[in-house]
Amino acid sequence: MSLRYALLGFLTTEQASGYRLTQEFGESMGWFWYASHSQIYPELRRMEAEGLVTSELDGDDGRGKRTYTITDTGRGEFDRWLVEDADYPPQRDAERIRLVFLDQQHPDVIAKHLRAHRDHHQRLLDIYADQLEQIRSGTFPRLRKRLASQPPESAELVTGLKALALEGNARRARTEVEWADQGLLWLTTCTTDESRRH
Amino acid sequence: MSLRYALLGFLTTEQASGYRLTQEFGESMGWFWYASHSQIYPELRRMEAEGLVTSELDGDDGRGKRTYTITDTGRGEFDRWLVEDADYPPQRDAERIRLVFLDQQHPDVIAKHLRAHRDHHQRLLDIYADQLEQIRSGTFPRLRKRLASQPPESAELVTGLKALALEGNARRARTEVEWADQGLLWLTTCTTDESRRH
DNA sequence: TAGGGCATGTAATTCGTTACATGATTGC
DNA sequence: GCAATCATGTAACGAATTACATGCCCTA
Repeated sequence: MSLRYALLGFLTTEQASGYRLTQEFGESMGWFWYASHSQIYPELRRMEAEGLVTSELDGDDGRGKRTYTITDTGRGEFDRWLVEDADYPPQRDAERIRLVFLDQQHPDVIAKHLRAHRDHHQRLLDIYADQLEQIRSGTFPRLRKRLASQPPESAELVTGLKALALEGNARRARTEVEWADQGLLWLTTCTTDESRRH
Repeated sequence: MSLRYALLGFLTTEQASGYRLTQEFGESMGWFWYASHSQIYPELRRMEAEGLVTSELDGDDGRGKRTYTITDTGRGEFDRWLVEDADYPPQRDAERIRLVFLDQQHPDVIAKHLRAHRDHHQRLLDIYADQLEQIRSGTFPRLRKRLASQPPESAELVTGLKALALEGNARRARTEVEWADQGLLWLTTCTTDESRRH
C-alpha cells in the first residue's frame, strides 16, 4: 500500500497528473520511493474508484491530460496512515549474498564489485549533497510549493523534516562508500600478505 | 532471481533440506536475504527441474525430509552469477515518505516514529555485533562449515568476507541509529524554540 | 518528415506475503 | 494425551518489472 500513500502525500501539496507524478517518482520523490508509470496510472484509477482522489480532464479535448486532486476522504486516510506504526520490511541485498560467496573467486572480481558499489553510492551521495544544498538555500521548487501550501508556523518543521530525510539518504550513501573503501583496503593488505607468504 | 542464487550459495557449502534452508533464511542468511518457506519449497522444485540441484528422500519412509544437493550445472550457473555486474534496485522506504509529510502532525508523533526507528536498528545492531564477535572468535557454526568445505589457502578470504558483509550491516544499523538520534535532538531544539516564541 | 517529449494506458510475468492445510515425531 | 517442533506443501493475492501499444504536439 506504500505507493498509494506516497501518491496521496504528494497530492497533499499540489494536484498533479499521472505523467507529472511519474516524473517526480522517477526523480526527487524517487530517492525515497521509486515507481514507474505502469504502476502509477492504474493505482490512481483505483484510488479514484475508492474516493481518495478525484480527476478531471484538462482542456476541451476528450482525451489527454488528467489532473488528480486529493479528496477529504483521501486526506483523512493519509493522516490515519501518518500516525500508524511502521513495519520494517525484511532485508534483501543481493550484493551481500554475492560478497559472502565470492571467496573462491579471484580478488580482482571482489575488487570490481566493491569499486562498483562505492561508485554507485558516491554518485547517489553527490546527488543528495546537491539536493540538500537546494533545500537549505530554499531553491528547491517542491519545498517552496510545500511551504506555500502549509500554515506558516510549520515552516521550520517542513524544511527541517525534508532536510532530515535527505540527510538520512546522504548518511546511508556515505556509509556505503566508506564501507566499500574499507573493504578494498582490507582486500589489498590481505592479498599482499598472501603473495608475500609464497 | 536472487533467491535462487542465495539458495545455490548456501548449497555450495553444504547440502540441506527445505526446512533447514527456511530456518537459515529466517535467521543468519536472513540478515542478507530473507525468504519464507512458501517461497523456498517451490523454488527448490523449480531448480531441480532445471538441473541446478538434485534431491533425495532421507530415511526409508516415502514421505518426509528431502535433502537438496547442488549439481555441477548449479555450481557453474552460480559462478557465472558471482562475476556478473550488480544491478542496484530502486529505493523504496515507506518511513521516509512518512517523515517528509509528517510536518502537520504533532511533534510527539514525529518523535514516536524516530524513536521506533532508532530502537529497531539498535536491536539489529546488537545482533550484528554479537554475530561479528562469533565470526571473529571462530565460534560461528556456518563459518566453520564453510572453512571446512573450501581450500585452506582461502581461509582468510572466507572469514574476511563474511566479517566484511556483517560489518556492512552493522554500519548501516549504526548509521540509522545515529541519524534518528540526530533527528530527535533537532526536534527537541526546534519545538523548544517554537514554544519560547509564544 | 522524423525524432523527441508529452501523455496515457494494458498485458504478461515474476516476486513476495499471508493464509490455509497436513502429517510425523518428540518431550513433558 | 497435548503441545511444540519438524517437515512439506498449495492457493490467493498484491506489488513490481518489462514489454507492448497508441496518439498528440513541437521543432530541427
